[in-house]
Amino acid sequence: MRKPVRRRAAALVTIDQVAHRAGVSLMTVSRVTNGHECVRERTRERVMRAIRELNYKPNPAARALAAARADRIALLYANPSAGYLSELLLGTLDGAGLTGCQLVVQKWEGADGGGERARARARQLARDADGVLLPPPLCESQPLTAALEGVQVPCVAIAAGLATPGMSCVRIDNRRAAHDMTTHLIRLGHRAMGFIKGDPNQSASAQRFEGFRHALADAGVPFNEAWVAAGDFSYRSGLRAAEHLLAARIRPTAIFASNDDMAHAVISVAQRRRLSVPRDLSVAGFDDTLMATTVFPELTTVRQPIAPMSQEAIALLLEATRRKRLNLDAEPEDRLFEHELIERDSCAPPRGASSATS
Amino acid sequence: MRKPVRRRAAALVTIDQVAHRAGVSLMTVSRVTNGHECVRERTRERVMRAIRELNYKPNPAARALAAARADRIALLYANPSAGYLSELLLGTLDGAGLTGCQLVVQKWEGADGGGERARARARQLARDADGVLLPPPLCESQPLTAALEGVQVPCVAIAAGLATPGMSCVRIDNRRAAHDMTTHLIRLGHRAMGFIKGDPNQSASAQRFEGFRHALADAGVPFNEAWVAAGDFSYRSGLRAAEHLLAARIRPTAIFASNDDMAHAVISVAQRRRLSVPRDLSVAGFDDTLMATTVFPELTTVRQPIAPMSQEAIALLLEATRRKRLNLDAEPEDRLFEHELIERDSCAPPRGASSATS
DNA sequence: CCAGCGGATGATAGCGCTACCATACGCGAT
DNA sequence: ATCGCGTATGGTAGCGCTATCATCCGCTGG
Repeated sequence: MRKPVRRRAAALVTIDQVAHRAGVSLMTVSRVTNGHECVRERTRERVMRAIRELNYKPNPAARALAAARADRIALLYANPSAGYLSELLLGTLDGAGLTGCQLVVQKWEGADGGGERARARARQLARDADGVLLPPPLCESQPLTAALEGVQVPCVAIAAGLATPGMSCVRIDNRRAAHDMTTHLIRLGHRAMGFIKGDPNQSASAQRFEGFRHALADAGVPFNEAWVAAGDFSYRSGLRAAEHLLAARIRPTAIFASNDDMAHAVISVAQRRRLSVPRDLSVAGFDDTLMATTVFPELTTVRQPIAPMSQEAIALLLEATRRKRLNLDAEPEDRLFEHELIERDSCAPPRGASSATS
Repeated sequence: MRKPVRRRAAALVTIDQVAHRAGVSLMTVSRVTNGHECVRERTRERVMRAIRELNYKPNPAARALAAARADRIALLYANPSAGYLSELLLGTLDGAGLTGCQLVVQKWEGADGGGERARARARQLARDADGVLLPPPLCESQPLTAALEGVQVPCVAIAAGLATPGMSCVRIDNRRAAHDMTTHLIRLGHRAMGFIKGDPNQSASAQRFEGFRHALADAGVPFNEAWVAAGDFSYRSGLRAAEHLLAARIRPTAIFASNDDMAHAVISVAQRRRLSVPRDLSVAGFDDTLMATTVFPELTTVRQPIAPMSQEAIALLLEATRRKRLNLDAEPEDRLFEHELIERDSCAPPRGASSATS
């Protein structure tokens, strides 16, 4: 006969400890952590309290083993600015690590391939992952969302401009963020302000432009159509837009670009024209990607808290997949996060103006 | 009494099937897959064959559960070009997914913080991860490698210029790659060729420059010191270098930049000077990051197979951690991968030259 | 010839959790 | 009262693997 052996240092809290503390069986605890329904409200609360008190975290490996299934979520991307993609990757990776789920990253190309191809890909995706994270511009691609809906994969849109109907969404208030940045520029003393729009197919673009216009109106600063240029979030489009803006008869003293890539382009063009940033021209961006601190001067921009947003998106997705497994229907959520104005070196009061700080 | 219940569809190959086929106990199989030493060579081979024949893949969840430890590897980065970082992230994520290990990504800043701070961070890192992946420029940062050595964490350098002594390394032959690209440009008919160097602190820079010079020499094309500009892999440095090169009395007809970021900068400067790429100036990059296809015209560049390289690096790291656990010493490996010349639109024969294709 | 030893292999008990079934407990219908 | 039925909870057998110990075997030295 052999005496039993403890294999673990028992450092971690396990499900039976929680069960014991809550005075229930470990199955009940399992049901609670998995969101099963057949648990009385009072019991559930007792268990939840025990979980909190012991700071219990289910062991993902054990879960995966017992349930023969790991939580796998896919992050789709398309046509990304490298800066934005790495930001997103970093954020979701973090969030995935925290929840112990696995992240599968895939490029999604060919919303053009016709509905059939999209549907085939979506079917494959449904096999590979339990849920899908959709950053822009994918969250607003009709063929994709339709195909995904077709195969019943839960989705969460991340950083969309507006909540997509029928899909959970994690985002900031783009309109207000643009409003804040514009107001900041006005406070610095700017009156002649240029704006570069984003991709017209993304709702965030319109939101940001609206925020800009309203801030102008709110401050009584005249709006000049000639100082608005079209763009599509790409560096290249920013180049064109900046040339257009800086060739105007009366040049704006500040340019607010709808993302960092285009702001970068503005700086390039300005420097080529021997304009000093920020002395002769202030430049503001949006997103606070890695690039914002790579360029010189470093970009004043709006920061989206991508990491917390990703975490929330993942949590939402996990919740949705769970509900789906139990055949409960989930109604979409729309979570708003706070943006942050990051002041760096690319913005200053206009030449000869005394800054009018409030 | 209750009759036993099969819980799994038994779709996957498990360790006992392998054991049965090899005619050994499942423990022996486990020993083989974990690289333990006390297995006779003949037995090991029998087991390996069974593994191959059944295409057995150990279940990472079960492993993690039984061994009370998941394979966690850290990817450190610093001061990255966004393009390069996302490329790396995508590659390692892929590799990690394949081996079922977890990826922890951390920014490493402050090799400047003095040795003590670095050592403290390294200690923390040793707790968080079993091994560390070191992309450039970190793999050549003395304080870091020393600190890591101090806490005995296995490391693998990825995409370094030269093998770091005492550390495994996965890379391409930078010298040969640069040689190939230069030869390609010469074949197109270029004789006046500019070069932008990379960060002098990274061995890849010297390698690439050497490849450039030797290709010139091999083809009997004269080397002109005036057409070489310093850079540090950043877009900004590329801008400066390009201005310098394009302001020369006799302009080069082609510029080979040591990475894509700087090549991008060359294109920007060229366009600002009303030079058409590739008609008036050919531009070549290195790395084939996302950016290469984002700019216009798309970049002719050298592709490092980052994804396979990352996989190999992870495999090497996992092997090293295993050996470390068993107190075996591992000798560093140096794995070379094949690069690939990617021809896109930024290079063409020089004006008025009849291309001399071999 | 046998004790003693070390290397190779096997048997078994977990690892922490969930799937599956069993059980307990109302509560309205008969 | 009895039965049936549905809801809340418990018991237990795995999930696929590794740690630990037991066993077996061939060899050396006394």
